[in-house]
Amino acid sequence: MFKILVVEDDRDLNRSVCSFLNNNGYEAVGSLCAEDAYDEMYKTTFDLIISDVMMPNIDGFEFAKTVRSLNNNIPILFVTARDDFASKQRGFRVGADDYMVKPIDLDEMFLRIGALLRRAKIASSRRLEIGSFVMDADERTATLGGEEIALTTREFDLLYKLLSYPKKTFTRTQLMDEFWDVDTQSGTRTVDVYMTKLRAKLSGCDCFEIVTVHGLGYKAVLK
Amino acid sequence: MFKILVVEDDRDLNRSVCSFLNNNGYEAVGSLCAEDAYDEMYKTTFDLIISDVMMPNIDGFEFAKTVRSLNNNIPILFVTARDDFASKQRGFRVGADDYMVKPIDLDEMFLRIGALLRRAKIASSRRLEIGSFVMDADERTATLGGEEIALTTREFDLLYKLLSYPKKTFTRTQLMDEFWDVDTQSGTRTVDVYMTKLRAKLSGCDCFEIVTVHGLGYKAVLK
DNA sequence: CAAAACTTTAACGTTTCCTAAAAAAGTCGC
DNA sequence: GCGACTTTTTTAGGAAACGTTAAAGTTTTG
Repeated sequence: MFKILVVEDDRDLNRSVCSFLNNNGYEAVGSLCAEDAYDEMYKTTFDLIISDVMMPNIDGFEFAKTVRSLNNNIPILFVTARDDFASKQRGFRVGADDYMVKPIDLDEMFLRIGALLRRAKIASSRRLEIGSFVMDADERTATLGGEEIALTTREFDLLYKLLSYPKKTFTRTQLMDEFWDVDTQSGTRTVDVYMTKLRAKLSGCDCFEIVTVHGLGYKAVLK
Repeated sequence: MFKILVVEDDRDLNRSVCSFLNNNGYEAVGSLCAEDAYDEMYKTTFDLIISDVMMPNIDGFEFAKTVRSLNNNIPILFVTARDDFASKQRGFRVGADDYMVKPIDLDEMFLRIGALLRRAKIASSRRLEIGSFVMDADERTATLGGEEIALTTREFDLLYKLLSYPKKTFTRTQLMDEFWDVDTQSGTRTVDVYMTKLRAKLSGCDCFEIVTVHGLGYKAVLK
């Protein structure tokens, strides 16, 4: 689930954007001003920020500038009522990734969010298709040529992660940090057992392969 | 200098976009159809693609799809006369990063190109390219002309370090301090063994060379 | 509450990798 | 050109990492 921070001082617009996003597979949190947004960001790590430009006290430009100084990577989508060049120019200069003019077309915003997340190397699709192998994160199902392959939660999470970033190597610790309780006592070798199980269950799949990176961890390689 | 490929069948628009970009710090090449674009891409590596959607024979969607299957990273900016949702949706689905509706505001296009390049650069910052030799720190892979060269973790780390600072000499101690445990018992001669192995594995690569600095250590020299 | 499903540990065999050592080749100063 | 020193290459034993299995522990389900 991808977390989106919506910074917009217009209560109604804020609410409608958030509920739209929440109804479309994202987890949106609204802030009415930059100060609140900072607080939210302190509590949670967001995957994307949608920010109004004109806001009381700290405007969108200042807000984005501060965010950028802390996180160079998070995508920022500006929303503004003004359609003047100078404003856009300033927006992009402080590190915006996209810029939409009010009135907002929510469907288009949805598409742009998808593109931004993809570009930020955060897979935004809830569905994964590799040849005849399909994984659906909402249904939590995996099928190979139409036949369902039963995967446990752990197995599913691990495989989905690996396949979301093909060829990228993950250490056992990285994987456990993401899918196990923070205070788990389990040893990292547990991951190995899952890799064995996954390889066994996917022995009939020749679209990809789970490859061991000796001394580091595992990765999925498509072929 | 960033290279931009402009795919647009309207001769006048193509020319005006290209000359605008060329006057603004980019190196733009125009193609009048997808077929020509493929040829251009075969000759040159581009940093960004601007593509019209409606074109004779192969349309922008098909073109983008093919490009994406070959290069998952290059930013694609779609330009279209149609401002309907279905069209935008299709554009983003085939992997577009941004979408502009004609008539094009060249100044805004300039800003959007800047944002796309900035983001693409962030996303690919853990990559090293020396001629036909490519190292990817995320994938932990090294390829020479597309062929993968299997490197162990140590080998990879050492080579990546050397190539990150070409011509800079590293002493054995410097290298061991960085990649070996602080309390390792291994002798510094061990590094020599790795240099031998690396030279053997990279014997087919004439883009660079691992040079011994007698009495000091090693360095990578590009050629 | 018992059975089933899932998770984890532990053990052992296998593979891969690392590095000391030693010999061969190269470099440097005289 | 010679001796002293450094570097290259090869080898082989040992260490570390990995794969697999079975069984114990845990949670979920009926």
